[in-house]
Amino acid sequence: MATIKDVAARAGVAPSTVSYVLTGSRRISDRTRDAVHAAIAELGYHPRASARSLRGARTDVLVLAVPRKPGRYRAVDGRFAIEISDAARAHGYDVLMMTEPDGVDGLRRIVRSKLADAAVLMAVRERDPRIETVLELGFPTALLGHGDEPGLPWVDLDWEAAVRFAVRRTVEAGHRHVVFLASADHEIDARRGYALHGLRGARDAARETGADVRVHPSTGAEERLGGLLRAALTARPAPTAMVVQHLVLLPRLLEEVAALGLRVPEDLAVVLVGSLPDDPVAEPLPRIELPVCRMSREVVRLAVESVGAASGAPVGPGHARQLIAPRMEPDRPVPPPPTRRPG
Amino acid sequence: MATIKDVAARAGVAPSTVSYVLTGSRRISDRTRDAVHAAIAELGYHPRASARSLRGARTDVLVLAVPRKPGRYRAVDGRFAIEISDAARAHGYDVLMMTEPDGVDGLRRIVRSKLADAAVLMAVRERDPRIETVLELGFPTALLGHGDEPGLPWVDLDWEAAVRFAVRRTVEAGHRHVVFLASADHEIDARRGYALHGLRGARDAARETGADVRVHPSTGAEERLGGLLRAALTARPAPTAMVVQHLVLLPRLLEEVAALGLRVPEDLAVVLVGSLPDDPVAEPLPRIELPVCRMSREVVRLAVESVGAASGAPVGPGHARQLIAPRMEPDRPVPPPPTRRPG
DNA sequence: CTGTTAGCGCTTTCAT
DNA sequence: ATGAAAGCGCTAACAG
Repeated sequence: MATIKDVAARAGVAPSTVSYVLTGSRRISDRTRDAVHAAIAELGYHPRASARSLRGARTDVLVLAVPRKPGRYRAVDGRFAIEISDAARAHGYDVLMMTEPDGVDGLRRIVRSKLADAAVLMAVRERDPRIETVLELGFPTALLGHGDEPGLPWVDLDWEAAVRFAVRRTVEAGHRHVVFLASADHEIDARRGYALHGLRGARDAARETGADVRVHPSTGAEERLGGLLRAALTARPAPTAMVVQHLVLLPRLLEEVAALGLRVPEDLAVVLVGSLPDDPVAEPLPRIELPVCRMSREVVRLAVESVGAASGAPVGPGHARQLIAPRMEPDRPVPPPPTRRPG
Repeated sequence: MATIKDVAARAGVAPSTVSYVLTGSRRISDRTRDAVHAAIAELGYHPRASARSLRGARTDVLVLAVPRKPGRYRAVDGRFAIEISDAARAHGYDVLMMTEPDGVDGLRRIVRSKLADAAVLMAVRERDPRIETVLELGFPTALLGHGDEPGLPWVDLDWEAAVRFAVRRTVEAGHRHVVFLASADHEIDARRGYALHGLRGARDAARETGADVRVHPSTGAEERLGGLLRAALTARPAPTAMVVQHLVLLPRLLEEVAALGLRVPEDLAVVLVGSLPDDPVAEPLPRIELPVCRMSREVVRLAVESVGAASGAPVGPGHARQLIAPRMEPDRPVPPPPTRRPG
């Protein structure tokens, strides 16, 4: 395997000159540069990453902290992982996955072995222990999702506004009795930002609209979903709409609704908050999608900018927090409630 | 940041001794080892990955080649990515994602910069250009999926047997007219191994069982799915069962079936091949699941073993090919066809 | 059982 | 506009 010395010898220049041609950190005459490029092409030379990062300060790698409860897989995580990897390449970075169950240990290991220049933390929770870790290590980091932490740049869908918006649109469509199906219990217990913000949005919307908005906790246990839905949907006065943030079991949920004899949307309008783009289950329903691509691009940008900022001025808190405004898919308005009292 | 020299100084030994303690490649007295460990703990020392891999031959990183058509996301890819990352850690490896649209360029770049010790290629196709690339570069590689290539270890669900099995079980349940919905056209055009093997399985099953098995190409275009299904399900004599390998649009597919006035399973038995574990859409149906965890573990094992084998004996072709036998989920037998001729 | 030392391949002063 | 040389942090001969 060719090294920089081989290239130098072949081009009749010094190794340092080859390096300068590669990094562009010094002006080189056209003649020399051409000779070097020719030698590089002839030898099929490619600089070795480990030598670069041993010498320099950078690895051009981002570490992606994927949340991982063993045996539990969330579709959204895989999707973000791949989109983030894509986005990172656009900045010249590769992405290393960190899926250790204890994210703190995993991050420590990778940071301290200098395998990456910055981290992206997925599915951030309030009082997330990974945040303490990167702050303590002084490691450049951007967050996907946000809790209440200071000092780190983040990007998130404005879940509070999203749920508020979904509820408001539902009320505007004429619904007076609305069920809000919150994120799964275990997500709330884990203090995931999006789950907590969604809850707040529902409560705010109830106050703002004056409508009857019943906030229902949800469950990750498939077998309990049926009972939960029956209780929610058969309560009196009967709800005519359901705003759903708990999307993991959506297909099952729709089955249960059908089993209760309710047609969607004639008897019950179902509005989704935070569905994944191109999800065929979500597609026919009115919804606010999770802007996966945009969030991935933004969080990578923030992480990459933190790399530079780490050795210089701290990141300004202003533009480093991206709360993305929710947007209803325009082709799916919330259908009106059934007209029970004709005339 | 502490280096091996700092540790050595603090422990009152030579740097090499610290190295030997760390790598275990030389016997060290208990006293010395304890002193070194104490110094390591006090300084919070962690070896730098770039220095290690510059010096040694290994990076302890696997590169994962994720197939990526820009704008198209397959849920199975994200799932495998995360499971593979998990499995790799069990062998002491980290996983670097490679999502470049041109997998060949991306692999070249990563291999030649020595960022990884071995590759895992996802969603292998027949005559996959990435295979030629890793062979030409002499890079240790394991494949997820298989085409017709020689010389590289792989693991795959036996899709041919899986479809054959699903069809046979369907026929055994009493069905005489069965529709097989193949993978999407574009997957077949891309010569993905699983799509082609599935097709062969369907044809074999038709021959073996003597039943009327109608192989239907499928489509990735959501808007054409309805027409396709109508044609397939309203043909005479009417099919009473459908074996589905095209799962991306499964929810949509079930909606279309319902729209045709067919109840599942009373009017039409639906059997899935290759569904993802814990998919709530698939769960109520008889199915053969894709063993994601097992495949991930196996492909990582093969990749890791190739690292050693690269500098030594070639990988024996025997145990290096893992064709996983299909298994029906035991709790979901194929329901019988409707009894149209009572008596 | 431990220390000394060369060098992996690169970048970047310092020197011309 | 280019070279020479030091050294990033580590491992593995070689030498006691």
